[in-house]
Amino acid sequence: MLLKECFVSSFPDEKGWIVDYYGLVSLEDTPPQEHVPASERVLERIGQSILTGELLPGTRLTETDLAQRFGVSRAPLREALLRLEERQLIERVPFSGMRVAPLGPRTIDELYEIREVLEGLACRRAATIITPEQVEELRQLLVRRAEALREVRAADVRQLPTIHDFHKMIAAISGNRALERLLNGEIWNYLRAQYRRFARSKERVEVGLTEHMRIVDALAAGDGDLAELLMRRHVAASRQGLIAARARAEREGQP
Amino acid sequence: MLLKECFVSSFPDEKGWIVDYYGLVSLEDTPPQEHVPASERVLERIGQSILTGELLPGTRLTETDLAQRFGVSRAPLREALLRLEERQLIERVPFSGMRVAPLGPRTIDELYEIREVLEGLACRRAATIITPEQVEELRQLLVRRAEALREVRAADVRQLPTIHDFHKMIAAISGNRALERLLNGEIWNYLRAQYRRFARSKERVEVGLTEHMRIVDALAAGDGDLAELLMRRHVAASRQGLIAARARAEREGQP
DNA sequence: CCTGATCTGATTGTCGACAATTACCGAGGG
DNA sequence: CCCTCGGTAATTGTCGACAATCAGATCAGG
Repeated sequence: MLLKECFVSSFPDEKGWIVDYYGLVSLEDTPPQEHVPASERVLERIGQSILTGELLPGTRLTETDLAQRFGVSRAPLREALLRLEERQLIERVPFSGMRVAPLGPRTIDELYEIREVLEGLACRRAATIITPEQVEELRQLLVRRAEALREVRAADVRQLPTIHDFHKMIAAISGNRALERLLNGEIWNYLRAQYRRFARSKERVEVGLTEHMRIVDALAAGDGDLAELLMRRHVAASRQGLIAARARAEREGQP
Repeated sequence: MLLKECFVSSFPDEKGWIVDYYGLVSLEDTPPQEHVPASERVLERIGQSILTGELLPGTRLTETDLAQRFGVSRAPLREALLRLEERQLIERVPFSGMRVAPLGPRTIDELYEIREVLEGLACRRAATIITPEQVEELRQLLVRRAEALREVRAADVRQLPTIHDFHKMIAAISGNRALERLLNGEIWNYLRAQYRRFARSKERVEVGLTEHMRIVDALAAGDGDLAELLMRRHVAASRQGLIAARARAEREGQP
């Protein structure tokens, strides 16, 4: 969807900067919200823009400019950028400003490797303490997912929301709150967004769904080792898919 | 050293706040430094204070007050606090201000569990790509450590710096930069500082040293599985030590 | 004496302006 | 023609003040 336009309309310049986010990032469309601080609204907006690909990796961000666009002062905007920097969605280039963190094949691979062990850990833990109600809840999630999948045409499969909920719920069930926080970190959403844009196909989503079911079965059986193994394979499969798709896109779409 | 004074001089009030950081946090003692931004200096200073225990978990932090203490305006100070919040060293209590993140036994346990798999992963990776030079470097590190340990009296063992370097180097060798960044996150230093203050004994440090040697042996042999296993055990042993010591301190020292 | 509303003080959120520093660009020299 | 050296504009870092919000205290009423 956005992918092609983005790649066509915004080229990195000779130094790797992408400058024309103009027109993508715009004023808040929810201006008269209740009392959420402006900094939070801006944070949310920019974060979303990065996740959805509105703001491409490599895009340069300047405080003054963004502040004007959002109609806020630089203080809250700065706060948002700082937070995003700490979350590794934005990176500071010394003496050059900030840019949306470039997420190249290597970083993607590294992140997936980490996610593999973390989600594996969550699964192993969850298996030992999951309740029947929680198992049922996970199953419901997958049923709804299957229904949504049946109704969607192959071309529209990218529109489907990610199955964020599933992983999120397992992290919560694991009972390790620090782990849950870590797995809810925005960097993983960034990764998921990349996956969705590049690598998602209807077949892969269907295969993924059965993988999810197997995982729930293992959890229900209280088999931590199996649950961990299956989850790790599941994550590894996504990794392979994304890496391959990225490499393909790299070859075809861009120099 | 500081431990006792802290516990004696600053009690949590009825709401769990500790208010008297007064006298501990003070002006920068490195004022005429080169051109590092004030925000960075403040960040460094507060971060250190938290790690060393100068600022105890639960201590309330107010922007105005800290700004005056450091002789800077609220802007750079705010930046520092925001960063620390994103790094989970400080937490925001809605409508109540900020406080140094309380690191209770449960959180400690959770963090160790995560560190176990992450450091295990780093070891597994490192074993496959480590060079002889790097092996030698690690060995040197341990030799120096052993020397330092021999010269120190049991009572002073807490003064010994943590063996941060060792773990850091393995993370670097692993070649996974995202993992390296994650393992260099300040939260782990926080954990280490806690360990050092509560649980460190000369025996434990000695045992830890031999554990480290075994890990290097496994790395040198290119045995990723063994290296991972040994590292996980090593981390688990620290975990046990800290949990036990914390529980003991909890029982004796505080209500 | 306890409960609830109002007021006050304290603290955070936001703003515009200024200072400091750096990158970019053009001029001059090799 | 390329390289080096300032000057300039842009951008970030910092400040003090103001506005908005909330916690705690005070006081009236039950």
